[in-house]
Formats: sequence, C-alpha cells, structure tokens
Amino acid sequence: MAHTTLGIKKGRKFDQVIAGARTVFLRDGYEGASVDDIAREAGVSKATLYSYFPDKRVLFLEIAALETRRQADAQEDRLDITDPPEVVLPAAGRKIIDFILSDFGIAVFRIAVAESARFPEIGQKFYDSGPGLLRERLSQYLASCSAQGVLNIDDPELAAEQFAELCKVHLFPARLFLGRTDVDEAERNRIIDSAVALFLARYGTRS
Amino acid sequence: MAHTTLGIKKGRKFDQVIAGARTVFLRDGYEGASVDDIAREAGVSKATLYSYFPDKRVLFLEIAALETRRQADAQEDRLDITDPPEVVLPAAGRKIIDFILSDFGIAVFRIAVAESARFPEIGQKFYDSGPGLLRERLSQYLASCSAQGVLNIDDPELAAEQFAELCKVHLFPARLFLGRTDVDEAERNRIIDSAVALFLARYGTRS
DNA sequence: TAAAATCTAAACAGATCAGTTTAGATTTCG
DNA sequence: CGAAATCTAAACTGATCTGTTTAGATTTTA
Repeated sequence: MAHTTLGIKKGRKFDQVIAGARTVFLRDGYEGASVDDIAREAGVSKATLYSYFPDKRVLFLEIAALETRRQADAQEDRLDITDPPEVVLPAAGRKIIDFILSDFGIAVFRIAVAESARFPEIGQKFYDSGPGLLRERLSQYLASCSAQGVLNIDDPELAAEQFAELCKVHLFPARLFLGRTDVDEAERNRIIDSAVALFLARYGTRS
Repeated sequence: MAHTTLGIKKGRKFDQVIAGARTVFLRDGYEGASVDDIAREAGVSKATLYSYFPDKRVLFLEIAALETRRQADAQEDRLDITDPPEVVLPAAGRKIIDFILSDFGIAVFRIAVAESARFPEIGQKFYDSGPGLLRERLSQYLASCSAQGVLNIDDPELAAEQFAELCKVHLFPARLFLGRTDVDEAERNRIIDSAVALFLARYGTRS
C-alpha cells in the first residue's frame, strides 16, 4: 500500500520486502542476515528484491532509517508540561525502561553499536531519533520547570541526559550482557524511584 | 615467553598468534576478521595457528577472555578507603571516562555488545570484569563511607551503578554513535563535576 | 650432529554468499 | 482481450572464507 519512501520506488511487493528485511536484520544483524533469507522471509524472489534495492547495504540502511523513525514515533506523545516532575519523571522513566528492555529496543541497540563503526550514518540516525530525541524533549520540559521555579537546573540538556542514564542503571547491562529477561515490575519501579529521588535531591526546589 | 594459558598449549609462536588475533579482532570484530588476516598479522602460517586453536570461535573466546582480564587489571589499583568521597569520586569518575572513551574501551564494548547475543559467555565475562567489577569495588568503598557516616546510602550497589552511569553521560554515546573523538579535559571535568554534585546532593551527609 | 619438534607456503576442498541472468509466469490495466 | 509491467524459480558467476593437507624447511635439544 503506502510506500515507505516517497514515490521513487515502484512495484507491488515493495512492502513485503521491507517487512522481511526488517524481521531478518533485527533477528540476525547485518552480517548474519543473508539476502536469500530475506527474500524467503518476504515471500519474494531475489530478483524482485534486487529490482528495488541495488545492494544489501542500501537495503539495510533503509531498514535502519525506518526503524529509528519508528522508535522516535513510538515515543511521540510528548511530556505534559503542566504536570509536576514528581509525576512526569517516573512516567518518563518508565517509558525509557520499557523500551530499552524490549526485544526490539535491544536488537536495534545491538545493531547500532555494531554497525556504526562501519556505517557512520547508522550511528547518526540512531542517536538522533533515540537518545538525541529523548534528550531534546526531556530538556525542554526540564527547562520549563526551571523557568517556573519548580526545578533549579542550570544545564537542562545535561540534566536530561543524566536522568535518562539513571533509568538504565543495572537493568540495561543485565539485559544486554547477561541476557536477563525476567525483570519484574518491582525491580523497574525500584530503579525509577531511586533515579527520581537522586535527580530531585539535586535539582528539586522543595526543602 | 610466558604462555597465556596454563601449560596445556605448546609451541614457540603461541604469543605471536595471540597478539595478531588481538589486533585483528579488535580492529574488525568477529565476523569482519578473517583467519588469513590474523595469520598474516601474527607473522605465522595458518597451519601453525590451527595447531593451537581448533577453530576461529575458540580463538576469539580466548582473546575475549584475555582482554576482559586486562581490562580488569588496568583498573586494578583499588580505591583508597581513607580518602573522602569529594576526592575519591572525581578520581574514580576520571578513570571511568578515560577508559570508556579510549579506542580500546570502545572496541571491546562494541564486540561485547555485538557478540554477546551469539556467545553468551562473552557477555558474561565482559560484564564480570568490566561493569561488574567496578560495581563491586565502588560499592565496597561507598558502604564503608556509609558506615563511617560520611555518606548516607541504603543500597551501595545501586548507588555505585548510578555513579558509574552518570560518568558516561553525553560523552559515551557521542563517541559510540557519533564518532566524536575530540573530547577535551574541560568537557570531561564538566561531566564528572556534575556527576559528583548530583551524587552527593542525594547521598552526602554534609549540610 | 642427528633426531624430534615445530613451523612454512601453497594448494585445496567444501561451504556460503552477493548479485546476475534467463526464460517464462502472473498481474494490472487500458 | 492483449500489451506492458511486474514477478517467479532456478541456475550461475565469482568472490570469500574456514579448515585441511602436503611436502618440506627450520629450530630445538640432547
């Protein structure tokens, strides 16, 4: 149906190719994925695939771009500027944790780390639509709190990055390196609560 | 000279093989490295290489083990329990930043992230001798401070991870995804100072 | 020095993979 | 319908890679 790139590409099965490539690249990474696998997964002949994309690298870049944009959109709903930090921060932290612990978030992160040495534009896109976007939105909120006197922050961008980083504590490395998938609610909340407390102890204006 | 594994392996050029494999794996990753490249880099024939290691995978695991142990040793000098947090934390933060921004630190991290999905023992070893070791040592120090009343920490292990995470803020993603290599003293210090201030605002006992 | 251990270059087998080509089938649409 | 666009399976090229083998050279050691 709606082609993912603006009109330039043609053909009935374009979306199938994209979907198949997405599945296989996310599962196996760039080197691990074979074009035959992708064609099979997409239910499409290799010739068709190659009629859309000149080579594997370009196909991968297309998927990476789509995925990072998706990642950005999934977090689209902005932070409500009217709510106080005690409400907004735990909610934001929860979203961050849920995303970075998901199979999808982990797969994208793995590929971004592994391939950004070979393909700098992958690292750039991942950063812009992931950590970079989060930083932008969160720092905007923090700055407005600071202007209202609800928080006291001299460098909102740095503070935003600090908060995001605090949410990853313990759980992200455990998932990434130790394969831990059994992270329950209580543990997520413990990390978030501690991050919020740490953050507000420094940047809060309440006694 | 001193063989890296305990006596089981034999042969004059063992160390050359290790050195060559180290260079090539760190430069190109697991998939990117070819055994011919490694043999050439090591100045050794492929037959010799295969007389030491049954296959590429085992060779890689050996290198990964050596590298993570190295990583641990490089940070061997423990934290001086007698110094106050205002001295110890900036010094520790400085070490963390310097390591994770180094070419070597980045290369090891890239490989650990990329290969720990395929080789779980790589993720385990990296964690144990990297983030895990840091956590252990730092939390020990924090606990002793807490016992002395210099700090007020209920969960030293969590606090240790929080501090370490705070030191990575901004600089690590910029290096990893954006390829930024021009991080000067001032910027490192800015991150560290902010991390220490944030940490002490919550866990400090002064005023 | 002479046997034993270790190493060498180079060719080779077997597998995988990216990308192309062919000859034809199916779909779309005027 | 019928022509143009799109897709198909399958074979093929050429490259790369892991791991083995061969026949001999070099080094160690006794």
